[in-house]
Amino acid sequence: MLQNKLQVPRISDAVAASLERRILEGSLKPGDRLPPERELAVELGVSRPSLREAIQKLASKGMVQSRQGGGTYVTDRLESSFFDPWQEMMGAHPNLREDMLEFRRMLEGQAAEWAAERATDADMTRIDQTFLALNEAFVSDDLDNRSKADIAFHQAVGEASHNALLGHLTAALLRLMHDNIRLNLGELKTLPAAGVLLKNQHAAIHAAIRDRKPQAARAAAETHIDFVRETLAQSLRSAARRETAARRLNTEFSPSDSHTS
Amino acid sequence: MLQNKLQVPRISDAVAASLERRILEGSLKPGDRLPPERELAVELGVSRPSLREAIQKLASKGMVQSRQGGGTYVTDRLESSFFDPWQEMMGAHPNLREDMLEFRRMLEGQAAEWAAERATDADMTRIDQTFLALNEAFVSDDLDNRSKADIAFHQAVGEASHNALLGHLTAALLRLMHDNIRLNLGELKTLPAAGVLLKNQHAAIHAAIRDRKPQAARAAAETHIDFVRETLAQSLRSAARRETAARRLNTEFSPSDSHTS
DNA sequence: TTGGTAAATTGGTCAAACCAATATGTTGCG
DNA sequence: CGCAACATATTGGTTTGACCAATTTACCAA
Repeated sequence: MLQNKLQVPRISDAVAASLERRILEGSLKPGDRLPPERELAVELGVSRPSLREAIQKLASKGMVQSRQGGGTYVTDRLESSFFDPWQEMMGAHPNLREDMLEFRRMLEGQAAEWAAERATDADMTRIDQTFLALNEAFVSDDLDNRSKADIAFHQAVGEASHNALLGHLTAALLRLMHDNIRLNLGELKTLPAAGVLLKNQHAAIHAAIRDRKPQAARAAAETHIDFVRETLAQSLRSAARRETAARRLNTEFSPSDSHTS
Repeated sequence: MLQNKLQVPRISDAVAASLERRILEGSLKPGDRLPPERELAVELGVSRPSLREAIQKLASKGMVQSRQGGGTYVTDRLESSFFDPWQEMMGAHPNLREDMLEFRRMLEGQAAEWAAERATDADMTRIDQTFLALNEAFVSDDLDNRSKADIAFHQAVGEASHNALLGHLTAALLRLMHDNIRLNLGELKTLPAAGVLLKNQHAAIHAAIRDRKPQAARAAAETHIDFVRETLAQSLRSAARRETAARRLNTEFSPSDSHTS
């Protein structure tokens, strides 16, 4: 009924592909400036709006960046996050973060509950191992390792729930969130005392699963997420405060905005 | 020297973000058709070229798809990216179906609970509409319409939960399952009496949400899934029986087909 | 040399028009 | 009455031309 017919090729797509090819071939290197739109349009034999649509496509992929009056520059596409669709969503719509944490609360609570009910000996061993590794990683300051260990632990729990979707989704969401946090917030160093609390929470989850106490496991997992959620919110608030403070400092040179709070 | 300066906001970016938000919020659902560019441009108060640039951005992200003369339609890269791989899995490993139903039990239970708590008047209206449509569709024998109405109802509930992930996932899973069922099982005609039961279950969910009874809504949703799960299992068992019987008949003609390479 | 201002450059936006593919309604034939 | 063929309207695709705003560049004066 709908998009069954084959698509008519769009000029903007062809142009975008052409430019993309030039970038990938290396004839347009990162940092290079594209010819002015008017010139480039003539050179490519298309109208300026068509060229602009193509440029917007590339810009949305993060391959180029335009500045009014300045020009259009090729960016280093390795720096931009060209990952999951959700990844960009999270960046663009921070309110999704709250949705995701709420969702994770349900997900990990259920995973812990089922894991406590269903984990085999092999699952248990794996959970033990990842739990120990997590504790080790927490004493170091290597945030990358901490992330990996964290993901591994939760994934082990998720897989011990013996539900394929639950396992994959917990892992995927956790990975997504870690990437996103590291990306948007830089680090979580703002919470120095949180480490020991997190450790205790993980220990509670681990213990409840090992002792085959489903409800306790669910409660522990939910408490864990609640804590992460609250901590993250605080951290984001303080980051926002720092940013406004910095902005205030910058504008201090032009003394018109008095009445600071 | 280059992109340090802060960017001037582009209209096309704002428009793209606006449309993207509508899609994520669910007011523009996958398969929906956008208003014509000329209308939409007026509605948003921008020129058509600007709107087009925004649409191209979304198109390059795979969120919309345009056909000359046909219109612009919302795709859903989020759902497909999460579950395209799952589609094949389901075919290859039927035991995943059980996992999925178990997962859906949790998902839809939570969705119903939150919907009962959080649904706005608009959500309620939509749930009412889809519920009525579902009842109408059930009297007919058009299985495709029944599927669509079923999906629409559950999706309305999922979106009324006001959690983007939950909304998209319920819809995606339901769609996945319906495709899969229709694919693997042909039809569900094996359950003639199930119709009225399903109808009652949907009515229970609908009533609980309308009456703002979260726990009742969750229970009703879980009961619904339990019934579907049980019915489906029965239906599969009988199908398997038919198949073995048929196989037995077939092999009767050529006895001893064993070990040939 | 330094500083600022004017001009040129360049991306951003808009308007109007036309083309081409699609969708829709209508007519006429069987 | 049903259906196919055609005519019309709708809708995305493209172009032209113009103007605005931010940036860069050139130039001139102190």
